[in-house]
Amino acid sequence: MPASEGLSIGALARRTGLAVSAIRYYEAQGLISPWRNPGGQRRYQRADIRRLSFVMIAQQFGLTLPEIREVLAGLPDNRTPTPADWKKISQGLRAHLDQRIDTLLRLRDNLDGCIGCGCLSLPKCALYNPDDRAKAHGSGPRYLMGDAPEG
Amino acid sequence: MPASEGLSIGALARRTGLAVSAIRYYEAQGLISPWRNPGGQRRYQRADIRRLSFVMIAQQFGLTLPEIREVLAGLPDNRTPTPADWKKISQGLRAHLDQRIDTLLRLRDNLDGCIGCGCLSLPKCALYNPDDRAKAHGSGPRYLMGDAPEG
DNA sequence: GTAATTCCTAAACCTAACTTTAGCTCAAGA
DNA sequence: TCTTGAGCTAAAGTTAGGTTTAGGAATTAC
Repeated sequence: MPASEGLSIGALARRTGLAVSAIRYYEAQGLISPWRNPGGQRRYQRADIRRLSFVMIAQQFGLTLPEIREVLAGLPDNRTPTPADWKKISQGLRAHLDQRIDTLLRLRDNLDGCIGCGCLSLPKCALYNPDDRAKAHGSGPRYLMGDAPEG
Repeated sequence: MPASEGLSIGALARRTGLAVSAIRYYEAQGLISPWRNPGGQRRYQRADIRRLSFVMIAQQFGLTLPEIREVLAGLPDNRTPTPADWKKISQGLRAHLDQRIDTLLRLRDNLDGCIGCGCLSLPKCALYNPDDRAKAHGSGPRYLMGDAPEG
């Protein structure tokens, strides 16, 4: 057993499948907060395995790290989260997922319209919808189509 | 009217809503190929408006630029694409969209299972599925969970 | 007790998809 | 004609989400 109780970062990495560097990065982003042993090394609780697992799932669902941090803020910080706590924030994830699915379904309908007429007429297409944040990355403002009537 | 026929890059930018810099970038990525006027400036065809619109839509659907280039390769290069040509490649897009939607629906089912038991037990969750490439970016191997049984 | 691991920090590097900047040329209007 | 607005290229900067590297310090294994 280790000098001070708790998991080392390497052990946590093995348990979650994450790289050690990724775990440190998540800490820098405020997603996880280990304590330090007398020698200055990070020590984690067993509950942190679940916490990081949650992070990975949320990422699959397309949430950004800041968004995930928000969701995790719904957990109690004065005690180890219970299954009920996890259930609660997982339901928030579910809502997020539903929204993404709805968006894609709407895009699909719109695309069908475009395919139907063969004209690829943009104003009918989904791009007008400013709520569609399916666009993951890329920096700067890419304001979505003013018009492209093909004159 | 311009010295040599065709749209200037600025005009194309106005018609599509894209930034001039983005259009040049797409050219560097092989998504569009203007010709040059005697002064060395880019000139575009009207059909290029539609081409760029297609690029924007495909991006909304989550395709990367290399993937979009592949799809666009399905257009004829010896003549201006007809509505039928666009329809054909749009249907490829539709298949791609369907796949993304299926993936998310599957994720949702899995999440429901996790919420149901409240345990957030990872092996039951979606992350085991190596086909889920919903994960857009980030470099290097982030091998998805070996195990996290919370022992 | 010492060698081999593991961990630490800070800073640099990576990819995708662009934007910004610098310095210069082309084109269009009065 | 001359000025101003577009355009050109090449290179550097940006964001997200990490990884890699460098140079030490703490732990663990023998």
